[in-house]
Amino acid sequence: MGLGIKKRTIVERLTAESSMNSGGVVRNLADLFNRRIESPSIRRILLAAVDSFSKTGFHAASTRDIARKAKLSPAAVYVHFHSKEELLYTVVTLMSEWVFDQVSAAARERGRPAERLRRVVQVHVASHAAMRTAMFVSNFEFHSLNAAQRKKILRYRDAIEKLFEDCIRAGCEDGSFHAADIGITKVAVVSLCVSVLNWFSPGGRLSPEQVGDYYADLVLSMLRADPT
Amino acid sequence: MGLGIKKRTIVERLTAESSMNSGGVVRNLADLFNRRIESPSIRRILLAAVDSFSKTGFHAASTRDIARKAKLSPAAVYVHFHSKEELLYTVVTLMSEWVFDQVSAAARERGRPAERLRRVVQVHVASHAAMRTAMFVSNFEFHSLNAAQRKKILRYRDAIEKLFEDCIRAGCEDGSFHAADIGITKVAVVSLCVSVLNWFSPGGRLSPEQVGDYYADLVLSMLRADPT
DNA sequence: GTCTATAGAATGATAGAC
DNA sequence: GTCTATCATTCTATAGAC
Repeated sequence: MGLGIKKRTIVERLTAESSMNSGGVVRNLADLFNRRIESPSIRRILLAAVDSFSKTGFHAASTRDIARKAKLSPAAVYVHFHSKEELLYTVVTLMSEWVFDQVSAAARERGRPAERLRRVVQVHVASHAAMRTAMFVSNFEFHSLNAAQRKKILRYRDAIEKLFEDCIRAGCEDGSFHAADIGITKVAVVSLCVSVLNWFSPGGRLSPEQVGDYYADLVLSMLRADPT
Repeated sequence: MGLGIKKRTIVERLTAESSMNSGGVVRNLADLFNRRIESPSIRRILLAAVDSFSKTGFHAASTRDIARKAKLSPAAVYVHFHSKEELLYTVVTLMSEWVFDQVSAAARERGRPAERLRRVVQVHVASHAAMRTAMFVSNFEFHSLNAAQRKKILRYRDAIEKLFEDCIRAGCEDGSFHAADIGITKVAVVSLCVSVLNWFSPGGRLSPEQVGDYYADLVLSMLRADPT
């Protein structure tokens, strides 16, 4: 026993969303981490990591800084995480799973293609805007993960793209949408939604939900959807 | 003489585009650098910097690596640049100026709002796709610049946004476009164009110009432009 | 699980010869 | 302008006490 047994990663010990103090929508990042991570120290480390990574980028962020923000010594971080890279991987996994769950739930509800695509775009954009800082890290520090980690995260991204594609394809087939090239249109729509990260500000004129609604209008126009 | 005189930066010694071996469109990154930088060593350093910054990000890229790619010793880099940061600033300045010139020329040509916006979107997207690697650095390592540098680069970005806004506003005023909120629509359109950096591949099915055309169609649909 | 102390490696930048 | 050699700093990660 013990020989060759590596310490398990945090990602492997994440709590299933439903089993904790859930009931209702996730209100913010701290709330999301509360639901999925039991240890308060680990939660503090992850919140500090999101803050540092978002402000300076992964490579410029130091584990000393993260430890200080989490009110721990630099060494304490390594009791919970094997490496700085695993810190990033944990953040990106948590956020990718969460966004996938949100969009997936929106896509499951029935309706005409225009109604379904509207919900998918609205939820995707609103999720990115509401969790702007952490989603920023999840998207723009993705390339700092190693190949195996990127591969796992790409499964979530691909699944989300597939949900968009299914809606777009259904609309093109029943004649309610018009797109010359579904593949390019799909990546354009998804990247448009993600690009809300580049300008959204929590103190701004519009709430995440309002921005989501506006983007849904833009996307339906883009597909020249029949007026409903 | 000499007291308090700081070495001039490369950006301050850039050659005006027209005065060198120009005549015709810029073909690629090496061509662009040839037109604006006289010293072959500095050109090699900048090409190496673009390569390193794009592969690992600014902070993870080492000056040793950049020097090696440029076939120089680590110390030689500092004969031409004060710091690693100035290397990045030079790259971002060159690319921001170039894109502004491209879009600006497209916006100067006369025409109805739909024709002008089509050209602006087409050129903006095609420029980003054609110079993907360097534009990637220019956009996604922008936050590693210092405050003064960011401020200077923002002048180009703001000017480009203004060109988009003018086209959109003109179309809304003559009734050929429909947008509920010009401000949000503008940032959505510009960030859609930039987001081509996230998926475009030089070896792919479509050329930069073809992607530009497709995006122009998408944007005009988005604005529910009258069929021309 | 948390701490203090530090090992070990890499980095940005400089000094000074040619 | 380019080189070799190196300084001074910073960083990730670990050792070992409690």
